[in-house]
Amino acid sequence: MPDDPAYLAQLQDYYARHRVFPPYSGIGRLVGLKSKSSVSAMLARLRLAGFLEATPDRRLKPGPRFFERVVADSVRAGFPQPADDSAKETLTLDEYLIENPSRTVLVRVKGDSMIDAGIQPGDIAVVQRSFEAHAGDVVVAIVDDEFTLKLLDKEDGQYVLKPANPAYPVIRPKGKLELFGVVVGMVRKYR
Amino acid sequence: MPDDPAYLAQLQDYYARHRVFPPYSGIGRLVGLKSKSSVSAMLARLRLAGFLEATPDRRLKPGPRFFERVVADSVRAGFPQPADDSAKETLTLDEYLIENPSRTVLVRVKGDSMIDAGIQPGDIAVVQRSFEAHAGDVVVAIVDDEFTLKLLDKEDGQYVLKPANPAYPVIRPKGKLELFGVVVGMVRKYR
DNA sequence: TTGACCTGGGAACGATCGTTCGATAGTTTG
DNA sequence: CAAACTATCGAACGATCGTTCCCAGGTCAA
Repeated sequence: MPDDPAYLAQLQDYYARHRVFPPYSGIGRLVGLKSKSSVSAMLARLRLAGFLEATPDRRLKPGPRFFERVVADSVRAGFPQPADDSAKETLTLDEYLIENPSRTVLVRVKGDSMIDAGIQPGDIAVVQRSFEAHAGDVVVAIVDDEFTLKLLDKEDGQYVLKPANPAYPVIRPKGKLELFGVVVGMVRKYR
Repeated sequence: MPDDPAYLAQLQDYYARHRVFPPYSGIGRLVGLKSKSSVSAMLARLRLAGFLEATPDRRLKPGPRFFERVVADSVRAGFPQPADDSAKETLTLDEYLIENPSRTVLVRVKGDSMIDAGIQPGDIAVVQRSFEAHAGDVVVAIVDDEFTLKLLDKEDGQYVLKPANPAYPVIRPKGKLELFGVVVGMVRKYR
């Protein structure tokens, strides 16, 4: 019985380390198959399942499902996906956060003016440009020639920029409010 | 005069599309070099510059500088890389956050016990299993058959789980502390 | 102008690749 | 129990790979 999930996991790890696939012989060594024909069969299976694809040059490349991750719910103590194929929610982080790649920019957060909104210095904000902003959105505005991350709100029909930190003042733009984009996601890396 | 930056940009584009490199002949077609020897020379230069490396199998792989990406800094008002859109989409968030795919699980956060650490309900924690935890890490522990997200700390040589919210009590495990994994990243989506 | 130097093209070569074809062992089906 | 199927192995094969060497054309300094 072939253990394709384990093979796939090995491949994913190797790819994460090197950003490239090894040759068939290397894959064999990696996953514990001694024959290239076994590797070939295994890869064909993964290809059918959508984990792998081929480039125009007929080279191996990661398929759409290659980067999927399992989302575990915090309520169940059942450990992650032993054989639980049924209610398995998967997603790739890219697709989850970035809907419009060409208009999406990452901005590293400076300062703690949004700390009460769970946005800390060093975090990376996923910013979508030319996106209609509404009151309640976190936005990247341009104030005094600098990017600034604030909560967009409305006071007396006038847009204002509110920090999420009592130590900072509310910004009431004099002229036109210049928006760079809307924050659609947030990413933080520990360690 | 060789136009290495342009060559590199082409390579990065191709890689962003396929997550894999073409063979030398394909690279030649891609960047406009008609001879594999020229390609070889060009790649050697890029290798020296740190954009490319070799795998243990002596295959081409992206080097540390290959994914260099202008993360817009909040200090400058100069808009991010207007002309050079090509090298922009190379770094994916998956690659940024997930180092070890087979041991990484996503866990959706429930409750506000970590709110002061900037972790809100609905956020998705990137959890790496079987990863040595130290005091100061945010960890996913198993308490009463449920996942729980807490800050790992040490009191009198004993590990304890501290919430980041004064409304919750510190958890001092009676027996052995059961850890599910260490939180290495955090993702949030707005709207 | 000459000659060293650099860059890209072309051809040849051995190494390595991925495919293919049986054979084998273990499991499932009838 | 026999037959069919599956997953693997091992060997052989042509295709393709990346390297290497040499040459053509251009540039720059002497």
